[in-house]
Amino acid sequence: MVTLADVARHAGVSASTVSYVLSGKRSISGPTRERIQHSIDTLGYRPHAGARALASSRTDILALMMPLRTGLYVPVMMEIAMAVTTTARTHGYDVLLLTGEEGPEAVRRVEGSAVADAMIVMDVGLDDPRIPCLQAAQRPAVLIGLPAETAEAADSTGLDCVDLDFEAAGARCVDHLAALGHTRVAVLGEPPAVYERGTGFAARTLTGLRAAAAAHGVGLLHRPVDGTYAAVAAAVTRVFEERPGTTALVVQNEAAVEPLLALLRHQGRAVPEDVSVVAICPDQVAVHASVPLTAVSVPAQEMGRRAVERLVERLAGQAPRGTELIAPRLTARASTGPAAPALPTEDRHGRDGR
Amino acid sequence: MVTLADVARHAGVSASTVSYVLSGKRSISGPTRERIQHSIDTLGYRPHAGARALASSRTDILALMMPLRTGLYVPVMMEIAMAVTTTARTHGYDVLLLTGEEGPEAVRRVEGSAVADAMIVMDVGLDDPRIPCLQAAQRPAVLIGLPAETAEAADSTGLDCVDLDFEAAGARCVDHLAALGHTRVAVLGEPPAVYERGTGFAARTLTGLRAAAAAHGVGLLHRPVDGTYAAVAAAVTRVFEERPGTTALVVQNEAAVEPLLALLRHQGRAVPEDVSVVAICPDQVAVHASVPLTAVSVPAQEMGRRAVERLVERLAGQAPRGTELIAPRLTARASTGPAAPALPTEDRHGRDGR
DNA sequence: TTGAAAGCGCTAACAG
DNA sequence: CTGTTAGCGCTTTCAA
Repeated sequence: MVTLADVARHAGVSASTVSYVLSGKRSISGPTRERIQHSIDTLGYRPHAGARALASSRTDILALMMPLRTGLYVPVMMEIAMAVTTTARTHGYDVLLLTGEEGPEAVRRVEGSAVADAMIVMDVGLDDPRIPCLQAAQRPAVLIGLPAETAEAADSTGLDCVDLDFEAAGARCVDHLAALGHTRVAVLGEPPAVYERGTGFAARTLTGLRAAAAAHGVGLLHRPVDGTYAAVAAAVTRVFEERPGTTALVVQNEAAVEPLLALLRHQGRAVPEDVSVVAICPDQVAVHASVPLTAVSVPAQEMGRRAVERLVERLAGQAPRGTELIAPRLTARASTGPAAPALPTEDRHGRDGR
Repeated sequence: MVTLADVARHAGVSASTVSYVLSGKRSISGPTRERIQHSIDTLGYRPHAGARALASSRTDILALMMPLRTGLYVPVMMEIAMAVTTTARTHGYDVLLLTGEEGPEAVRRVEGSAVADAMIVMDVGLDDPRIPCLQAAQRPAVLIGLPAETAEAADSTGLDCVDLDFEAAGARCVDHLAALGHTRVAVLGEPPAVYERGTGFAARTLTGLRAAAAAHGVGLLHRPVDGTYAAVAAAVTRVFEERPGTTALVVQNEAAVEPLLALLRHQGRAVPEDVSVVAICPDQVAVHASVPLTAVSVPAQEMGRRAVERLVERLAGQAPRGTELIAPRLTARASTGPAAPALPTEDRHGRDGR
């Protein structure tokens, strides 16, 4: 193994000089720096991560706590994880992947054993047992998601948060539909488990949806659904029975998107002529759906990237702690159109829905 | 920060004794060990990862290289990743997540900077640039997947591999269908990009499918498809035009599963009465599909687990290097049945396919 | 602009 | 069964 001492010897300088050309923490004369750089290259030197961590008490590692609980849409998690690792690398950090199963213990381990310089925590619930540990920890942490139902409450926890502004996202959906003349809207939400767990984003979306509905005089129905065909079918059927005049749907449940479109097609309800659909989902899902969906995109990449950037800022100097909400962006595609009266019943079956 | 020296002082012993109760590498008297353990607990001591890595040249970290290339089904990757981290933890290892984008450079970094003790490499292609680095590396590595089209060729690379026996998996599908009397089978495969990249598993599956088809006198058609409704519709339509007598489909493409079922329903082809469907996919996909699918399961968890276990064995002592193929398991569900003659054409549209 | 030297916290001979 | 001690490879004062 090539050590810093080897490089120093090869270049005819002291170890500290080599260390300083690597860190750039003091000025080195041109010739010396070149000679050293040359030695580094020819010897193929790489600093030993452990030794560096011990001497500098920095690991250049970020921990990513990613629980995979029921009802979560895996591809979004993955997209965030990838954005995190990619962004981390551009800042010279590696990413340690921790599953949620270890819970608070993982937080203590990272802290106590100095395994990572900072942590990113995903899927935080209201009464998440990791939160106290995080607050007690010396290392910076940023949550992806809010541990509370409002941004103000989140700020009061003293934690650092990054998330989509789901409240505004919900409002944008209703705004869009109201502008098209829809007055009766149904919401197909996340699976019940997600709401029960107290994961803030679902509740915040609902708040935004309801506020906008009230403002526009729109009637709103909300049904949590599991992402299966059967569950979607049951919910949608019930919605149209209870409110036959429903002309628009908002879906916040990636797994339910395709089942929903298949069902509407099967029922002979054309999208968007008979019913408009707005989704809250990643752009990729919206674009590749069997009907390109008007949607507020969940900016998974941006969330992962921002989380890392904030952590890097905090590690560098005194970045302010607080909650950062990403403004929602609604893109109109083929799934929404002007409100139309409900179809006559006899025309509703056996139609070609494509 | 609490150090080993602090614990030693508190317990009235030397540092090495504390170190040895932690590692268990030499016998300690009952009373002493208890006194030390007590000090550890009351002081809340945790060994410093960096210091330990420096002194022992072991990091207790496994690197996981997980490229996310086009055409890959994300949930499977994620399931493997989770199995890897979970299994790793039970053996005392943490997992460093590396994206494929860094390619061979990441391998060199792990190696040179002693960032991890070993690596797990996913989605390996035939001419993967990481392979030479891996072979040159001093640290053990295991690939999830084969870097070649046959297990023998993979073994000759001197690398350690874990994978599903896709060749046998393909054969099992045809065996099952042949036993039900099907003689004309079509295969909907992975996206073209996957085949072009030389990812071995798709080719190996095809080999197995063809061999079994030849053995049973079954006619086989193979079509790579992208996981979109349009692509699936085009492929299936063509299949039935070219081979009207086709009574069974094999799908090896998770993203195509639901589009396929929706399409068949829409075309009025009942599953399994008119057409049988066998999938090669994770159990979860098969079980939750709108028609529960007869399938050879892709044992994502087992693959991740075995990869870690082999690495741990290799790190411990002299475990043999080689290729480990997991035997496929086919589970019969609701999507396959006896072969039936093709439907009369006039009866094929507007039916309720559910 | 460079060097010398003292650790960082832990492990593992070596000695008793 | 336990203690002493010499590093592991790097960073960072302190001196020049």
